Amino acid sequence: MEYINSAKIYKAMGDETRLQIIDLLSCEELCACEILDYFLITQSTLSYHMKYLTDSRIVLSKKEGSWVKYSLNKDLVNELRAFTDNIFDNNVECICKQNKKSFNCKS
Amino acid sequence: MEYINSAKIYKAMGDETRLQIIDLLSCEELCACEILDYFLITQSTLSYHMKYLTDSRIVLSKKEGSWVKYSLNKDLVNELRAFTDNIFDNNVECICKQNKKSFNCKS
DNA sequence: AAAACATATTGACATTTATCGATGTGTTTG
DNA sequence: CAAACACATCGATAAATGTCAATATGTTTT
Repeated sequence: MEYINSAKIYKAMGDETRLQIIDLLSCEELCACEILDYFLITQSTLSYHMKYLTDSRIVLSKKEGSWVKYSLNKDLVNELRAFTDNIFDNNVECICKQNKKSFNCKS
Repeated sequence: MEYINSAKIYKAMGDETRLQIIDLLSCEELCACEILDYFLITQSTLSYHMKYLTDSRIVLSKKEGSWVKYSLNKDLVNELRAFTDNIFDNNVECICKQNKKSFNCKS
């Protein structure tokens, strides 16, 4: 996993509502209207959050008739866990072992 | 840890530059000017990011003479790890076991 | 076919974010 | 003390975010 991908996932997790949605989906696959039952937000706001989550790929969606079933992307969760461990622990792959001034190079 | 606190930390981690700063700090305590050496951003932008990180408490700072030494808050990292495991895994504490319409209650 | 349901999209809006240059504040060094 | 250094803050700005009401689209039910 790259910094850019994981940053996108963390960003998706950086909102209380979306974090709670992930928590719900870790237990079972749910459709949007079931998720909506847990929150005091409008349907359009939920739709916005679900798109944000699926764009980051941490949540998967599949259409079933009139419903859209959302589920947690367990494979990506495991990749993220591994990446997070690397970030938080002192390890040989850390960017501090690379050359300086090498990040965010716009040229 | 509460949803609100962890969401704040994830939000802080939801930016590529800040994620790389965390990676650097997982190896060693650094002052701002040392961190700056790794990036092509201005000093004021770095200062903004360091404030964002310390506000979330994932990074700690202490003044040493003219320098400010930044370090990773390892205790909070461990709390976050535990919280993240709870979020991602099906567990009895999940909010799906609670009453519906109980989140984001504005009243 | 019409009504009801599930979800997405659009337009609007206030707020937050990321970024910079310029400036301010405190510390160290010549 | 004056200059240099380390860092924070301010003002400005463009872009992204989170939210809603209204509307559109597709599916199911009657």
